[in-house]
Amino acid sequence: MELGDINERISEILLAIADFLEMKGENVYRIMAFRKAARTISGLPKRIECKEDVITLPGIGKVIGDMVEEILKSGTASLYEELKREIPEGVREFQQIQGIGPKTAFNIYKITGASSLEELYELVLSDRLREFNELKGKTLEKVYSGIEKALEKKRMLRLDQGFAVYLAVKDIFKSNPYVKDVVLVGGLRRGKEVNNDVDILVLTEDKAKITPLLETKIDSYRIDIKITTPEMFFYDMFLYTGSDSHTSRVLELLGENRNFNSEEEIYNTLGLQYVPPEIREGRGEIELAREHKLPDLISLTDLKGDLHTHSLWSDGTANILDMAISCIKRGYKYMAITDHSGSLKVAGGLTPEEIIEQHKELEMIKDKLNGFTILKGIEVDILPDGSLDTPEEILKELDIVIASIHTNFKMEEKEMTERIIRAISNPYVDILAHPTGRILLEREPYKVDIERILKVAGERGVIMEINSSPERLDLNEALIREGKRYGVRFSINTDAHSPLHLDNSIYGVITARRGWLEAKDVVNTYDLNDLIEVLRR
DNA sequence: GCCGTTTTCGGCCCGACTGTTTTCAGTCG
Repeated sequence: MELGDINERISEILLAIADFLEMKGENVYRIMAFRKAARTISGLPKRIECKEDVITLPGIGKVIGDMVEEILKSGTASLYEELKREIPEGVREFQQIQGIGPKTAFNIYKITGASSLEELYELVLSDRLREFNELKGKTLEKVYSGIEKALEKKRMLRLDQGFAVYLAVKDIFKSNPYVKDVVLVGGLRRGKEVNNDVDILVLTEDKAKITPLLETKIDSYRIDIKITTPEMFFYDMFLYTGSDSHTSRVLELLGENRNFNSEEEIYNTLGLQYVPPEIREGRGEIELAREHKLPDLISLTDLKGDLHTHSLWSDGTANILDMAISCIKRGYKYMAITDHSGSLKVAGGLTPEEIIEQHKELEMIKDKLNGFTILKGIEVDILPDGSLDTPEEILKELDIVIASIHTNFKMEEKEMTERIIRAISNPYVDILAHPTGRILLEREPYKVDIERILKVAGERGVIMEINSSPERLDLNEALIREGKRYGVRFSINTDAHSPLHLDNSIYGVITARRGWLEAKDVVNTYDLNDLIEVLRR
């Protein structure tokens, strides 16, 4: 079984077409058009049912509109099928190897005939890859040094992928009458940012009857199904959820009893406060639970707004009003629209003139919002010397300024640290976004003395972002805890580029919980007036 | 492939870095 609804299926086909066309050296703007359409479709808040649902969207015209219709009818697109006959799907995965792009990926296929990462890995393991004379030098080195990481990336699950797999498995199991319950356990239940498998606990009174289900496959991810009985259910839930160091400490205290009516009861029996899954890591939580002094962890419903969002003005896929409507539907009271600034040309960054134009649009839609507030913001780029790429006379007109790094990642630590400190010392900067720049399973954080940044942020009252994109989760849990010690305040933002991305806030909340944060530590749990108070320090 | 306040063609999205580079192609962000 494969994951994903029809929107994702359409989006995936368009992305594949773009990749194939790129390998073949097609017109770059045609390729970009497919990618843009794919992004727009994957970010739509509602399921596509007909061509008319997409044809009015920006960046989708007749050709892609017809293609969507074809996919809705037949499940695939003829152009996609045609390209797949020429280039096997698996060749796209070669690009997961660091430094291998579309041209080299296609070339490797043409030279070796390998049509998947696994086949290519076979050639590496047996060292036969060196026998192809056309492959040499750095390209060969990159394949040898990068392929294992690429394979690992394919197996590992980010939070979004893990939850999607869990829900798919749950659906399958729940349709069996002998299955009484299906719950998530393991690292994923604790909210770990990446996991090598999905641990699922299945409750049944008749194990034999569900044996065929144990063969369930979702893509090529590892699924670990554990079976339990009604008597052992809560004990097993507890047993399979916590980290070893957490669980073993509780077990020492617990004795022989295995029959509980809830996880809470397990902790309470021992005189401990209930420990939420996200902090069952053996980092001092048991001691605090004994004193009943665990933090009152933030929850999703505490959020009152999103302070980092994009629109069509830069590289978002929806207009401001649609983003706002999605926020209102979530029950938010406010959002900040923070499109990219001018120097970030790839993302269509806004010039000062465009920023002023954007504010006119905000004025115009104000009346349609029923008291919902859109803060005038920007995600301003931090230049290599730590200055900001937008003039201060513009910044001072804004309600909120987010600063972040998108270029020149490869600086030395000292330089990078100075760069960021200069940026957050600018009196107009409210928030530092995705403070370490990492992309999970893709890109390491840039070299930076993050402790120093956190310290300065704590002193100066600069808010640190917890970027909720499941690909970033930046800051991570460890740095959140560190920041809290320095008195830092946080903001859980989605960095949404589409309405659907607003749902990613759950991953930020989970990460904040793992960092022991309470609602008061997070500024976008505040009422609007209190938030503005914090911003205008 | 998409788009349109120079509207059915011609422009769109750019700069830094690297290496089978020496005037360019490929990759990355």
